[in-house]
Amino acid sequence: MAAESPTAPDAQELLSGAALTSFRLNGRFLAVAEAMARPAGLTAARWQVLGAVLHEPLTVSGIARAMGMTRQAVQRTADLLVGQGLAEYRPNPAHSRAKLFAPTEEGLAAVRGIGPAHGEFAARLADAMGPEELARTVEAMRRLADAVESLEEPDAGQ
Amino acid sequence: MAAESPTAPDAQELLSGAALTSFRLNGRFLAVAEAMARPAGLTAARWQVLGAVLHEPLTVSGIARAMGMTRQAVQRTADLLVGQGLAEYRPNPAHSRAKLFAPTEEGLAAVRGIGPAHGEFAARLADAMGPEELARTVEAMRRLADAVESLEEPDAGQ
DNA sequence: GTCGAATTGACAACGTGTTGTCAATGGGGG
DNA sequence: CCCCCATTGACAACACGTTGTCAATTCGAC
Repeated sequence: MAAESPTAPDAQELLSGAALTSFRLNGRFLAVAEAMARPAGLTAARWQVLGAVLHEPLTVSGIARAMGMTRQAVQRTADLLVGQGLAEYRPNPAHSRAKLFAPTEEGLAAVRGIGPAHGEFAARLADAMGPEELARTVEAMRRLADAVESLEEPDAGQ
Repeated sequence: MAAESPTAPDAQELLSGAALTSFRLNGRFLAVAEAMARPAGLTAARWQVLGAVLHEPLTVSGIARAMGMTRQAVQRTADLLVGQGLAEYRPNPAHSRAKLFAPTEEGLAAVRGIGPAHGEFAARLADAMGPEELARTVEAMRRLADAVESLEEPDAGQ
């Protein structure tokens, strides 16, 4: 490998590499999550939405804001979970239209059922690349996401 | 579950954080790419596929292998690009069934048209977080993707 | 040379996220 | 008190990636 090559990678190639790597990483995590969720009768997206209300019920719009997604995407997934009997809408004393989304006992059991596989894969990943580097990588990705977010049009999304 | 040291998050939370951050980052890059590609009559996915054959024609299966996607996904995007007149299938002397996918002159012009916006955003991103940290982050993400890939079932995907 | 496995393209079904549009609800300014 | 407007839910259309299945083609073992 060349040391101090005079031709440093230009920003454009850096951005392309970051985006392509992000797409690839997303695909890998999605595949892993899908494989872990399937035995519990869930999908990656439904697991994610259900996981957002494990401790406290939230409105669909609130979940969307917390996850950085559109409320329509969360709405459809939430409706499917209710149809599956894994979650339910509860009346919201503060807003008659925006009901509170909460998991049912069956939904809680489904999420708990993923725990062992989740823990086992997490342990293997931490073993493969080291917990410290894993933590550092997540932190770096968070900074990158923040930077990209701050450069987008202010009214992007929603 | 005993109290954990605040500086030592368990592997399970680390994995969840990594996946959720990856999903968020993917969404941000996708939105940015979509916004840059739209004026050129492209989408993020079509830009990506077209970008894979800028220098040399490849078969659809070959592109899929190079991008880590299923060949069916690439096939549909490629067919759409051909229908748009931005690419074409050329006879493959080495394989009568697996034709060679190549951009048309119009397709090349479309990709070139994205260049300025791409370069401008890349410069702003490099300015926002520093080219060195950006490069380090991409490298860390690549290692994470490699690690996850190596832990998946050997026959996963395809 | 022939047969069987692997590769490849075609087609369909599904889950998901996005944008766009519309009506219902709720809060704040007049 | 009433009206404007942001928030919210509902519904539809679209792009995309995935899995599954099948037929055509290619290549290697025999």
